[in-house]
Amino acid sequence: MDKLHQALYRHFGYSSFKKGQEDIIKSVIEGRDTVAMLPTGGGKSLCYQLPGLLTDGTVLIVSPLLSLMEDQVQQLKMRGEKRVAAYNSALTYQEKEAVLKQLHRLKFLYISPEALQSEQMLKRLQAINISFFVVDEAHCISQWGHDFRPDYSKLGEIKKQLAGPVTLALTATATEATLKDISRLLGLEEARYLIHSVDRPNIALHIEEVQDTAEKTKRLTELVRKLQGPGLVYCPTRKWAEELADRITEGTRLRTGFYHGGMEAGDRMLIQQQFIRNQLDLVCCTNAFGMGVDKPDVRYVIHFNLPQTAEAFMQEIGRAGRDGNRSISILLKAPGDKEIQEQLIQTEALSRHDIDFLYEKLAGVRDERGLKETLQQSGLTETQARHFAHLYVKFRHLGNKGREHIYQEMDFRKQQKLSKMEGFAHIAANKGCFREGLLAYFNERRKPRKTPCCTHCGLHLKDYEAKGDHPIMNQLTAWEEELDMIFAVSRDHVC
DNA sequence: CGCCGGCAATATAAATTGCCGGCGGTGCATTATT
Repeated sequence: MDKLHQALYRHFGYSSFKKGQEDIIKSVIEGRDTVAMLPTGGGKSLCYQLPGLLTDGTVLIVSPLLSLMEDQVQQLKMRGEKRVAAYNSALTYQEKEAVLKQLHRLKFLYISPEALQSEQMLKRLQAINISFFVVDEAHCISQWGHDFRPDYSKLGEIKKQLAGPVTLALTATATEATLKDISRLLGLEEARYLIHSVDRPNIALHIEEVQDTAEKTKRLTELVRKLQGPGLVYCPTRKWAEELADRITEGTRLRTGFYHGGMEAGDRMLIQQQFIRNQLDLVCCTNAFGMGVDKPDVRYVIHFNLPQTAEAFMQEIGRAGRDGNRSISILLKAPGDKEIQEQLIQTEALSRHDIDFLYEKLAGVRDERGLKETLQQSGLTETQARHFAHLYVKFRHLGNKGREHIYQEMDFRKQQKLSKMEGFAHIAANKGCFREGLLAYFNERRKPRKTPCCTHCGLHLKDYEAKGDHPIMNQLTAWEEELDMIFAVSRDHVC
């Protein structure tokens, strides 16, 4: 047994690596910047945790969600690793101070891209030894960094200011263009790429076309009644998520919840926990649901509408069948599906006219606060204001030329989003193999045909139907899981 | 674009119709005021 395997066994109790893990770990230990793609549930956190334990210094991990950081900190603590903390707005002033004081003693520090912008934090980080700079869910850099969460696009600058530690970008879903974007924004010119297929062969891909929304709703109820759960239904809006959950509750005996970003944090947590513990058969949700939901036995994912991109689609169906067992993705299509998505994209982008108007209002405004206030008073959405502010700060020193840059950048982002959306619509409309189309989008050639593959290659929905009274089965499972959890906890305490 | 809530008009009193305007997804972080 080599050193790495010994360490794996000693620290984590595993005797072998999952596919792809070892190459990633070796790469970062050798000091190479690495961009890695591992399938959902492929054990990404181990890829920086093990090297972290074998190297002096602190691992800095950028994470997109507070709840994700919380989970990771808990898990490490359960394993007996005390030198771990998260730094974000969920902390009180005192807690933040405590983390800053202890920084040099930490093995793992989880942080949001926003919190990483803090001067104070940056200064403290510059004073300690950082072993690895890790960006978890790195597709967020490309997906959110340009407009929604611009601090994601500043990570490259932060990395530079930290004297360029060895960097690891981890994701499960990215096209070649997205990987390039990640490298560019993080400044990883010499990076090694360790890419795993996005394909999930145990998830069958089904598409159904119906006439209109009414028929869709009816069909959805039929499907969830028959299918073996638990399952997820991705909905286009918050309202639809709630509405469909109501309809399903009325029309079936299934225990149904809904989940979206407009809910209280406590309610969101509750639904997620109930789903994980099999106290719910299905959840109707928006794209807010999923990141960090580590449930192995999701049997189906239904899309009530076209998702905005093929990447989003892969991410969302990827929440099914993590246990490797037979699962299904069902896409419900109807004419006019694109309109909601298209409009979301259209209304978010600012026109030349809007930008000129903002420039007029901003004449004479000097400081950061004035900028924010002015934008707030201009009737922009929060996202629009942030996107514009980001570009304005970046280009304002160029005067009128800077304004041209902003026109172009706004338009470019809009066009890119529209074309990604069209791209997926096109793949879904194709009469050939759906999987082949999807994989081609990710620059992959489809592997030898496995049945069942997709609607166009032949598949039987009957194979995915529930047998018997599964709600009772689920309660039993919940019981067993709870027992398992109790044992897992006590085991960890002993070790 | 398509949907929904709010409001006025209708036509005669409780409820429908129709028009207008706004909104729609993703999450960090809120350091200033009742």
